[in-house]
Amino acid sequence: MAIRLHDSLTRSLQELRRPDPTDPRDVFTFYNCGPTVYGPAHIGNFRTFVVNDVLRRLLELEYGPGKVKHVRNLTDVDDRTIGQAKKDQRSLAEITRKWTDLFHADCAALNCLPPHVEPTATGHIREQVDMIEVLMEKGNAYRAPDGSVYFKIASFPEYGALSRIKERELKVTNSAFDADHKDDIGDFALWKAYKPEEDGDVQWPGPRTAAAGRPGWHIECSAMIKRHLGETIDLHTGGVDLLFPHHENEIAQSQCCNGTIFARHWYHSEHLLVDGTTMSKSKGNYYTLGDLVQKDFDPLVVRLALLQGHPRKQQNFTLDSLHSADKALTTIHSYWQSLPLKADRATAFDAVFSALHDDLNFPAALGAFFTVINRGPSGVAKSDCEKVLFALGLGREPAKRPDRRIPDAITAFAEKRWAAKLAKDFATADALRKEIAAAGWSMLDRKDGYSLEPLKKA
RNA sequence: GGCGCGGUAGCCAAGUGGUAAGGCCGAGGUCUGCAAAACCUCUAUGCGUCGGUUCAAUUCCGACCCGCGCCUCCA
Repeated sequence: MAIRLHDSLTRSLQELRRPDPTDPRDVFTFYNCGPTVYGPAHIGNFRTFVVNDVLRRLLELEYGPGKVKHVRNLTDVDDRTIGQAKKDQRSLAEITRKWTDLFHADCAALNCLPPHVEPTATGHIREQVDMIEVLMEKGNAYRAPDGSVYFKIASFPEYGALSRIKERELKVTNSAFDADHKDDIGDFALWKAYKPEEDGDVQWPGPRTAAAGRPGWHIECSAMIKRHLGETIDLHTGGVDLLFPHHENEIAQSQCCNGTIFARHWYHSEHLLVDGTTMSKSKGNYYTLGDLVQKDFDPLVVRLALLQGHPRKQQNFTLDSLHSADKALTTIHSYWQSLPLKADRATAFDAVFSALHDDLNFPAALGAFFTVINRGPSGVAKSDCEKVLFALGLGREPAKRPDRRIPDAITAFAEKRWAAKLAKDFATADALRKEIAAAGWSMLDRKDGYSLEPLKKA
C-alpha cells in the first residue's frame, strides 16, 4: 500500500518513492528540520516532530528495516543560541548542550524514535564553507563590504517556486535593508561576519575572501543534507513556517551549488495553536512538555492529543483535549491488553493503515482504530494491534505517574475506612472517603484490598 | 496588499454528488454497599450565510460573512 503525501511544491498528493528492495544501497532519504537549541521546545514544536516520527515509522513499516535514512538536525549556532549564551553568561556549547539534552529527554518521553543521524551546525562548518565558496565561484553569492556573504536570488530564476512569492512585498523597512549590506532585499546571508559586541567568542574562519564569522541559518541544512543524504533527497519536511524563507533558500543554495534537484518531495505540517493563535515565546502562550507533565498528564497522552488533528490543518491545543486523549489512550491500552495472541482476522486494521498512508490522516486512522476496538477483541490478534500502536508510537504502557509518597495520615484514614467497610459501617466508610478526597487522594476499592491514588489536577 | 488554510453536534474531528466515521463530555443501564474502573445503549433530518448547477449538495460553482497562518526570529 503506497504512501501518499501532500507535496508543497506541486500542491498535490504524490506517492512517495519506493526504494529498490533488492538494492541494499538504495534507501529512502528523509530530512526533517530540527529544533534550535536555545530553550525548551514547546508542544507546538513537538507536534511537528511527532508527525514526522509517525511518518518515519510508516516508512520503515512499508519499506523494511534499514531502507529509510532519517536525518534531523540541531541548530546550535544562530542569533538566538548566541544571544541566550550571552544572557546566561555561559559558553555557546554549554547552552546548546543543556537544551539538546532536554530536547532528547522530551523526545524520548513522547516515544519519538531517534533519527538515524542528528547532525549539528557547528559540527559542519567546513561543509558549509565549502558550499559557500562554490556558490561564490559560480556567481550565486557575493561578499558584502563587512565581509559577510549573501546569496543573490537574482541569480536563481526559479527562486520562489515553493512559496509562490514572486515580488516581495516590502514590509521591511529600508533601514534593515541598508544595515545588512545586501544588494537586494530578498538576498539572504550565507555567512555572517563576526561582530565582537554580539558574538562573544563564536567565530570560525570564513570562506575565501570573506571575514571570519559564522554561517547563516539556511546553509546548515543544505550542507548537512549533502553530507549525510546526498545531493538529491526523497523527502524534506518541517513546519509550515519554514516554507518561506528557510526552505526556499535551501533550494536556491543546494540547487545552485550542486546543479541537481534538491528534494523530490516537500511536506509541511501545520501549526498547533493555543487560544486560537500560534504559540510563541514572545506571546508567552506556550506549553512545554514539562508543564503538562506537572499537570499529571502522561507524555504519551500528549502524543495522542497531538495526533488528534490532521497534520496539515491548524489544531487548537487545549487542556480539554488532553483529558479526552487520556481517556482514549486508556481505552486503547485496555483493548490491546485484552487481545488474544492469535487470531484469524489479520486484516482487521487495514482501514487504519490506509488512512495513515493517505496523507497521514490521523483523525480518520484513529476513527478506524476505534471502530475496530468497538467491535471487540474477538478474532483480532495482539500482534496486529501492536503494529498499529507501533505506527502511532503509542505502543508502550503509560509511564507510571510520579509516585507521590502517601502521607501517613491518609494511610491511617484508608485503613480505618477499609475496616469500617468490612464491618459494614458504611456511614463511617463514606465519611472517611470524603476526608481522603478532601486531602487530595482517591481510594479505589477492589475485592481484596484497595489502592490510593492522588486525585488528578484539573 | 500578496500567498495559503479553515468554519460539520456541548467540545475535538473525519468524510462523501444520493441524505453524516470516530474520540471526549452528557444521559440511561449492567456490575460492584458507595465511589472508581469495565462493559452495553442513546445523543446532528443537518454540515458559516445567500444564490446557482443537478433527479439529488454538507460534498461542485459564485458571492458574501467570520476565524487563523505566512510574507525574511519562528515547528
